[in-house]
Amino acid sequence: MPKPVSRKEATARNREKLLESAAQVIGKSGLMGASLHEIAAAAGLTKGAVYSQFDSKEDLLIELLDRCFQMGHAQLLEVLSSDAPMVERIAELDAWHRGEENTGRLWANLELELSLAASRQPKLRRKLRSRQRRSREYLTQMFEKISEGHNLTLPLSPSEFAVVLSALSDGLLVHWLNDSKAIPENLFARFIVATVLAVSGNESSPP
Amino acid sequence: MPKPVSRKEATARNREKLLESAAQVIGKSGLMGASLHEIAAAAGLTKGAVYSQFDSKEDLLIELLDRCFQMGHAQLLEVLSSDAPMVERIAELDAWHRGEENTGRLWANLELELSLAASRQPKLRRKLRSRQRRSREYLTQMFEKISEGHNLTLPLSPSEFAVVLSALSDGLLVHWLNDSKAIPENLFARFIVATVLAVSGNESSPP
DNA sequence: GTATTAGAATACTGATGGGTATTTAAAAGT
DNA sequence: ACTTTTAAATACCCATCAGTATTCTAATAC
Repeated sequence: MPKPVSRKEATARNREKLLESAAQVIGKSGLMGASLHEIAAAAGLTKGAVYSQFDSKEDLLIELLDRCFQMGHAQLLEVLSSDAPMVERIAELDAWHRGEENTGRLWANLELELSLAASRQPKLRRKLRSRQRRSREYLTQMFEKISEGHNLTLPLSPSEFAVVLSALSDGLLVHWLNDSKAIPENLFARFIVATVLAVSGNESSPP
Repeated sequence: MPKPVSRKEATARNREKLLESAAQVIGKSGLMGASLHEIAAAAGLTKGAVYSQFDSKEDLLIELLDRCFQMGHAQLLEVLSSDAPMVERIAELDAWHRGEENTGRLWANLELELSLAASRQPKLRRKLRSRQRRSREYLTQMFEKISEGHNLTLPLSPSEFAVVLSALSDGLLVHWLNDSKAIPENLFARFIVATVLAVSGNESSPP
């Protein structure tokens, strides 16, 4: 691979590396437990690099949160925009988090850690709110489509279902984090099938 | 009120005060953000009192977690053991967390904070696991009763419903913490009605 | 080729916080 | 009354960490 020559490329790469290792380290050691030294070291750099790229630790966190939830949102979009059997797509989404004990656990931890931190840091909070609202918005639209398409009155309004689903997803993460055996395989997907899709008619092609 | 005279009473009171203020301070400032000094000061005591009552900060946390989830469990029991209309009981449970911005928010924060900390501290983790399992156990029994009593096949097994409910409860907390307006009033209760009780026949007396 | 400059390393500071050692004070035991 | 015991206060220690000031280095500009 061509090593970066230009200065711009190099600094951009460093910024990237810092954000990545921040995600790693925070996922492992927690938000307050992760020192800038540790983060920088994990990226093969020093604290100097951090302060050359970000104004403060909080600034780093804000950008990290942005990316973290952006990724979640992107996954959601992928699911919603696909024409493939919804059930399978959701199962995929569900399975992603448990990716081989490493990535999944780290991201789950990171997401919760950031959520919690946001409840105390106004800047983070605003970012988080807008991201989550956008995700719920998309979910709402999906449920609207479903309910309109089938001319059904769902037991909860589309926007309410959106809240329930995103909350359930996060809640399962919390529990899974400390007791992964307690969450049955594919529970999230099967729950959706049972409550939403079942009501609105089975979308998967019959055998 | 009769001031405590005996030494035993006095120390017991202090221990109590420390645990209470720990809940307060941690709910406000976060787990790592809450110093022992701050906690002790909030109880009108000093760090010396803390180390006289607990071996370490972690020990204090373990006992706090124990009480925190014990309280949750007690509430759950109260709901389950009551013969009153289930729906109303659940609504009460749902409403408790939002008690006037103060208590509710603090306890929600504390619960999540402890969950997250548990994912990194084995001792805490064990405690948390056993408590949560017990709660799920009770929920499972409730669903078993419902499904047996009505001779219905629920879309998910009783134990799966138990997981979904406790996860949803926690997930709603996470979202509510950062965007309280986004969680519609009584959503939790209405969700249960829509998915579980509706299926198993309306338990509230008809008008 | 030299000067400039910006990104990153190094060295340092100040404050904080968990934990410990020591002291104080007062209740309990005799 | 006195001694003993123990909870809690005080004072101290040391490690850590965010943030800063300075130095170094190498790519860009001239």
